[in-house]
Amino acid sequence: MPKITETKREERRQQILDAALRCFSRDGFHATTTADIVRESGLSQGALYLYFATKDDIVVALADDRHQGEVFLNALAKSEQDPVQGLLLLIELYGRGLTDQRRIEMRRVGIQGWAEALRNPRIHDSVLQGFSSVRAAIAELIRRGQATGQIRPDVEPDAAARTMIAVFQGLVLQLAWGEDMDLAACGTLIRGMIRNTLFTDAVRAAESA
Amino acid sequence: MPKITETKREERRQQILDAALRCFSRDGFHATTTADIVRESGLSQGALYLYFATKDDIVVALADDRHQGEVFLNALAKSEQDPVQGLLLLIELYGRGLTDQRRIEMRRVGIQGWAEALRNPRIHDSVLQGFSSVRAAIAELIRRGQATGQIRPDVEPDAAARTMIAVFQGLVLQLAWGEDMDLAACGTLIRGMIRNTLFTDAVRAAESA
Amino acid sequence: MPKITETKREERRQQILDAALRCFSRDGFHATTTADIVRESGLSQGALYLYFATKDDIVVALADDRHQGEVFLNALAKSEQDPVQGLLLLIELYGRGLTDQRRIEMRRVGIQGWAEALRNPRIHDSVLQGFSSVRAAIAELIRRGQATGQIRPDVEPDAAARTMIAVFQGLVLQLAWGEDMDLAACGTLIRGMIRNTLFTDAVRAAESA
Amino acid sequence: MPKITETKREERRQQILDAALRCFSRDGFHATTTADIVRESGLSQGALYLYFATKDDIVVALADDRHQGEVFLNALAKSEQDPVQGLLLLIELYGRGLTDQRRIEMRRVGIQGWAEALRNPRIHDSVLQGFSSVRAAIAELIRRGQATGQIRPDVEPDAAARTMIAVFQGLVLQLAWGEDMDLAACGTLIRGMIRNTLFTDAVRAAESA
DNA sequence: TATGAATGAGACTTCATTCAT
DNA sequence: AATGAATGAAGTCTCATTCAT
Repeated sequence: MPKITETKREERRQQILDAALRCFSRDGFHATTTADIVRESGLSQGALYLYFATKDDIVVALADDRHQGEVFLNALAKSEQDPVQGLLLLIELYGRGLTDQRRIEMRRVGIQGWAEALRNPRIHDSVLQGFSSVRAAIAELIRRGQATGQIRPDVEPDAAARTMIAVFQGLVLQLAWGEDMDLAACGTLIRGMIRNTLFTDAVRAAESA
Repeated sequence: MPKITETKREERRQQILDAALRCFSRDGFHATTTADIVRESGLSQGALYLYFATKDDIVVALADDRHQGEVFLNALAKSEQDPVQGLLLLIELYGRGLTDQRRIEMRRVGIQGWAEALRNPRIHDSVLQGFSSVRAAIAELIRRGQATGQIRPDVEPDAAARTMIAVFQGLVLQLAWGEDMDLAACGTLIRGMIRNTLFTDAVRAAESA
Repeated sequence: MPKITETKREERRQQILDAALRCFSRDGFHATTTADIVRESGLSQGALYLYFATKDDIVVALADDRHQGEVFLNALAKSEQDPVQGLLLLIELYGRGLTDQRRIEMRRVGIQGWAEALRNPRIHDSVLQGFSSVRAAIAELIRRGQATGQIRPDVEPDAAARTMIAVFQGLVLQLAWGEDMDLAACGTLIRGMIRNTLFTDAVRAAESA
Repeated sequence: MPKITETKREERRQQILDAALRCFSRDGFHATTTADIVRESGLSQGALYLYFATKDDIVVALADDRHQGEVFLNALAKSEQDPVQGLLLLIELYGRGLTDQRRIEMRRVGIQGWAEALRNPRIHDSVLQGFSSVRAAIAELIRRGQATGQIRPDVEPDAAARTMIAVFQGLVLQLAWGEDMDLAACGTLIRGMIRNTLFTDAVRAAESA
């Protein structure tokens, strides 16, 4: 029976992860020292190791945490009765996420995770798991749309899902670089691309109406 | 007055960069030690510092090197008389580059450069310079296409350019992660998106013919 | 006024010492952490410090504990009327102790104490006190034997005592190393050496009879 | 081709081992820090790791070094034509070694090696190898002595060798503890024991003559 | 120019001990 | 008395960079 409650424990853990997120966002995984995280979190050097066995575990925990949001969005989209509306909802939500100022740090760390995934197997697994769940959710929506005749049958669901995600990945990257871009115009363009390329003429006609 | 010829010097420099590329691709910038590069290059520890003042300079030099190819592609696309053909050529060339097995290491290092650009100003400048030149080249083609009436006037050239690049960035990333994907299907989809969304009906009709 | 009885307190203390003995035997003093002892004893980290002020005190307490057995053996030997029989009894008892499987851990820790005594004054005092008491007991027996004419007068009691103890120290060491040795043969040899070198011809003749 | 000669390299290595010996003798293996060794050796922290991969390697190297002398003594004893003279020579040499003031530190470290051998397999192997070679050399001398009729046939060579070594181990220990002992008396006693117990009457008679 | 040994600051992690509950 | 979370000093080892040869 732990002396501190599970809630308190989770709170401390989050405190460390928050501090780490800020540090990693600013300096990157490797240039961030455990001392930095300690300083940022207000805990002691030793306390860090009561919650995470190694610095690497903190990185992995952050990568794993990122899935939570994605899982939620996927579930939301899948719950839509109409697959086409589900797709548009997903685009809408991810697009809105792009501009959320509170997630700047998460996105910056996410990008570092992409790079880290190339050489750190644990990060690779974590990042790929998140990616795959989104890809599968989108592909599933597309398949359902094809079944209902709303989405063109010649569209390859998996390739389309990957391509859609790719656009967002690229935009996340460009935004993180501090590029001053017209996100609204990009959004319009992307929605146009999806409509023009995935949806059948009947759906497009109905939408215009 | 250097005792070795400029040619010889450039040769050594390249030898170091080649070794660094292999190391960085395998282990990342930070996990690669100068000793690793020395071992991989066959030079001596001291020799490294005759050609690069710091390890960071090697990273920057590699980032700068990456532009060479992009500059060439952009020039090629711009030299096309017909902007629509120029755009399609660019897509074709970049798409082909995706599958070039000889550039696996460069792409892996490139992704690390994306992340590094978030915190290292010199890398940021280098990466952004390359990115901006491509973006400008594409936007310019789009503007020319709008002038000739081949590309829809409501398309925002810069946003479109960014979005097109974003797709490729995302695909590069997914490929580097080792994903087994149907690149041909992605290519078809992307070309379809471009045609459906950027080109005017007249151009699309002419193409179909 | 302590809330727990003195008996209970002593019980806990012994519980810690037992755990420490197992840990020290396995890993040595220095590689054993207080956390190891806590884990092995089933107590809590804080409880340890209710019974011992420092880790060092545990080591010292274990060293002190070792004397108990020796004190008993010495007393037993001294109580013998016949010094020669006392000597032989001592050899017999110590020799039997060598093969006692229940004391493997004590012997291993004892050897570590020998080394620790070289640098830790408290251990030095503890170990030396135990050693000296045995040495004095043996020397005393020898002196008594010389007084009765059973032991050769040219034997130096203290040197003989040290030498006898030395043999056992060496054998303890070799045994602890896991050496597979013929202890019976060693015993025969040692008894032979004692007889041949310490005892007068009269005693030897009497024994043979 | 190393820049520094093999001689110079060996010199530095020895410089570190000498410093380590002093530190280990004074503070023990575990209480000695690499910083201590660095300070004592006059080298830099990094230099240490050019010659030894880990602190543990230094400990092992010191343990291994100890064999050199033993190998020499064994060879010397074996080269004796007369096994009995060989045995007495060995006792003489080891006994003299006991009082060599220059080897105080080596003996102190050696004792720590005994303890360390109980838990560190590399040290165990190193220490046991040294021990075994001496034991084998003595047992071989005894066997040769039995073949020539100089040593009693009922003596178990291996047990006798172990017992002889045991005496020296115990005396080394007692000396290291700082005990003020009459080594000459011990020597006389030991020689007496060997003569009285191992040698046949013929040999003893010849010696007395 | 070229070598590679040397440097030393600093990183991660452990652990004896304390203290609020 | 008892708990176990918290502390922070200290230890081992790495590595970018320098410098004598």
